[in-house]
Amino acid sequence: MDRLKVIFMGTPDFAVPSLAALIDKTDVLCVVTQPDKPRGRGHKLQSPSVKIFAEENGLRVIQPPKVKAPEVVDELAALKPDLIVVVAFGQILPQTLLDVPRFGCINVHASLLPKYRGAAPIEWSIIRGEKITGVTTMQMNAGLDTGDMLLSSEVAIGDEMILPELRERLMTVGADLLLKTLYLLRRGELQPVKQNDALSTYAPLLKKDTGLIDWSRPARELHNLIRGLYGSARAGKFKIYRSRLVEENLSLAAGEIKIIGQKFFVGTGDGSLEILEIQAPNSKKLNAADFIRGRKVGENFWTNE
RNA sequence: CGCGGGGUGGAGCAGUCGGUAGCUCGUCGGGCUCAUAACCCGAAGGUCAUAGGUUCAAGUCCUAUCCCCGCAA
Repeated sequence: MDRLKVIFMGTPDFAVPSLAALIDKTDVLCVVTQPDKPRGRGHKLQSPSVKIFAEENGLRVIQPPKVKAPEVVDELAALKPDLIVVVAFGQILPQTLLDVPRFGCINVHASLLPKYRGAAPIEWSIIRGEKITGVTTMQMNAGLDTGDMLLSSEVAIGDEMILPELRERLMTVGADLLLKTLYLLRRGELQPVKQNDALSTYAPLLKKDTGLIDWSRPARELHNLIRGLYGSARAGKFKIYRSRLVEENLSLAAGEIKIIGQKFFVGTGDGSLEILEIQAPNSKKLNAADFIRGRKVGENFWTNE
């Protein structure tokens, strides 16, 4: 069999393993990714991970601000792809583009659909305390992650698993599942399954205040929030990266801090948390022992400084 | 030319109006204690990012360079 002719669309790190897999098993005609944007310190333009990887592999890259623009659709159609694969691309594809490839468009989504449709499924699955998540491939339609499901693969979320770990795992699993999906596609053995909309949930884009820590919430809930955001959870001016649930009863009021030896404990609405990694403004992330050293951690800590 | 913080013994920090460096922890040695998230005694360890400059004298002021980091996107 001839190799499939594929157009790949994706942007961040998460999409790279899938692209790598496609390079290995198909003919990648072109890679579509988001435009470079001025990020980071200073002013500097920063290229998406997918662009960097694609160029390293000698692939043609285009970065349309809007793929839905007719001229972009025409340009892609002219390549006569058999399939378009979309992984964390960040733009909505118009129906005119979905109709271009003879096998349509396949998306790799980091959740077990129909749960956690949307932009931030990995984060939300941890924040919500899920024990199991996974990756699903689907035949894209015009809706937001509403296409028919093709294959899925489960991944367990450990109690202490943090966002980067889960993301890493899912991107690898996603790439494998993509290849499996293409294999069955070629053999005509895929059996698309409609999503049960009644069971669907959404994983909306994370907002600024999603990570605000309210110490009156239960320790378990805060722990999940901290794990799921890894760095975007904030208490006062501090970012909290890692925590641990404390079994013993330390009798701390919500937000009250207790330093024992080199350990950093905080009370919550229900139970206590040990802070393992924390970051002060203008400073880098530190483990609790380093953080406490040379710093007065005491009364009104969260609100002062 | 987006805004801002910082580079001081292994780690995290302090160092006021310039006068040759200090704290906490760690490390090593010794001691005390039924015990400890405890304590006591002692020791090692710093060209204060780099290069110039001002000065009787600079970590501390000036200039340039390198590196790191936070915010905002």
